[in-house]
Amino acid sequence: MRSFVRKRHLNHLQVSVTTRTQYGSAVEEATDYYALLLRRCVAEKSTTGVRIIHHQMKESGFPHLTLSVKLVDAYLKCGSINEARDMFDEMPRRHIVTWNSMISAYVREKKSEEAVRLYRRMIMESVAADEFTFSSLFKAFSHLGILRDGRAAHARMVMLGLDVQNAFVGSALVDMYAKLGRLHDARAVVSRFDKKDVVLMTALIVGFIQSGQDSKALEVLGEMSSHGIEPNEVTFSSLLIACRNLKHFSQGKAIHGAIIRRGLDSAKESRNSLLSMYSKCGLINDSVRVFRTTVRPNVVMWTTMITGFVDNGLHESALALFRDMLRCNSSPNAFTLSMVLRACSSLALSRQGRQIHAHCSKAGLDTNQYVGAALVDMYGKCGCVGMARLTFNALASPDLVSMNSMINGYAYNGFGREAIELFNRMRNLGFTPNGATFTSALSACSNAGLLEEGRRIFTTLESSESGPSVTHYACMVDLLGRAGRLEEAESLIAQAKQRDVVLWRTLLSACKVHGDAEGARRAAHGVFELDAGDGASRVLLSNAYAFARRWEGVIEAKRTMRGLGLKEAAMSWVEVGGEVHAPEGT
DNA sequence: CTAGGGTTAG
Repeated sequence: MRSFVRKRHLNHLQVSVTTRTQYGSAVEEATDYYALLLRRCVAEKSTTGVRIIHHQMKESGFPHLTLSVKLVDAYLKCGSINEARDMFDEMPRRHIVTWNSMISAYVREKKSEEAVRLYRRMIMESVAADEFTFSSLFKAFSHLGILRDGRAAHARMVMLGLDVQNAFVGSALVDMYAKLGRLHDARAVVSRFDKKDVVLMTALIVGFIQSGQDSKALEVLGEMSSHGIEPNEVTFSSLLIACRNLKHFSQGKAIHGAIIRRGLDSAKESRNSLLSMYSKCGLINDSVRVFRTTVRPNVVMWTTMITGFVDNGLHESALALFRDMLRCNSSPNAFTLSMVLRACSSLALSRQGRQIHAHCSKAGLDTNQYVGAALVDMYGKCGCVGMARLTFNALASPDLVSMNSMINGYAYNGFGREAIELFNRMRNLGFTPNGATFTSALSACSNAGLLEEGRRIFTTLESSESGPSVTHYACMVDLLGRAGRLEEAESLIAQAKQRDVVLWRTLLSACKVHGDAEGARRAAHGVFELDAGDGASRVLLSNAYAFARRWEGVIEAKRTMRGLGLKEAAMSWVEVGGEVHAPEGT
């Protein structure tokens, strides 16, 4: 075994170190030996090896500071952050590098609070932080979303007289300010920088994208060329994301060209951005072309392509590609599975959905928050409420989206009471319903005829932060309409701030159901006023007049149609009280 | 011996 070989080496080494130190010489040489072995442990990711060296160093009474630094680093590189920390805490004296190693490791491991805690301890123990410390620290504040402390750290760094032109510090600062939404400060850092480089500028681009200012991100490209800074594959990849968000495919194609010209098109990440850009712009064939020319697609690339098919309504292709992916022995991740499940939802394919559920369980991802929600949604849309419930109950800590999926699953399948029950329980658990939640809850009331419950929910919605959207008004009009509260529904439409034909159409069908001819005529007018150019809305109007048996109105409507050259519409048959009549003048 | 920007999802 490898570890046996290593142990023998170490025993041999121990002898040599103790004898040599006995003579009071060659300490440095011993350090070099240890360092050599540590490098080997790191290469093999052997925490055990590091532990043995750590132990022997202590046994041999050989507490060398440089070696301690290397040991902590070796623990970290083997992924044993806790053991590194134990050693860190035991050390009587600590080199600044060790502080920095620990802090950066915590940031890497997304344990930024601990990184900040160590920074505070540095201040308390009067240890002078350096540029390395701050470049990690800014990232920590950006993760934690604490602007105040990030700013304070920035000030402190300047106060300590550290190099503000350090490239690493600069990009970390830009990144921090940008990710905390302070694009103005990020800009200021960039403009104060004497030797701007590609990373600094890319950080700014990414910052703009993440705060939703995609066109500003694209403008940075011009700024770069005026400073003579060459974009690289990371820059291009980010710019493509901006193009995708803006659905600016001509710009995206131009960037694709630039990537090819510079020979940067083999980078997986820029290919993924490229693929995603084309898909989101509806250019699925271009996506497929990029995908097909990729030698060994990684999971992300498979997933992006599958997502592209789903986004473009090609659900069967998405499922077929998923099968290809499995055939190529590529393991789907949570992103892949939630996307494939969405394809099943759209196609209402419960058999395939169940098979994919098995994949999720096999990968241990069936309780992942994205996958879990997608599973609940899939079962709901496939009409398997029982399975939806089982999957939902299996989630350790259901989040808002999975609850929405469950509520929607109930509503969709006519379990109004259960939907409302979950809606109420969710609020008691302290969740704030979002727009989707209200839509599901209101449609549940509508399907189950729960008028009063729906009214209560709508009142809650009105006092919520975002307020009711058109969809919510439509649900409510539907609910009131089905309950025969036609006048109330009509006044609700008047009350809605947004004008939308959907509202009038919903009212119109309710009026027809309840035989309210005058109401139907007014609703048809509502549609007509918002959609006057549309021949179909004129037909609707003439039908509504016919329904109300106001023939002069029908004739008037038909005449206007003819006048507008809408021959087909004018000649269309008229629906009167469910019966169809020949058009005027035939 | 420690530090910077990027890919897919509800």
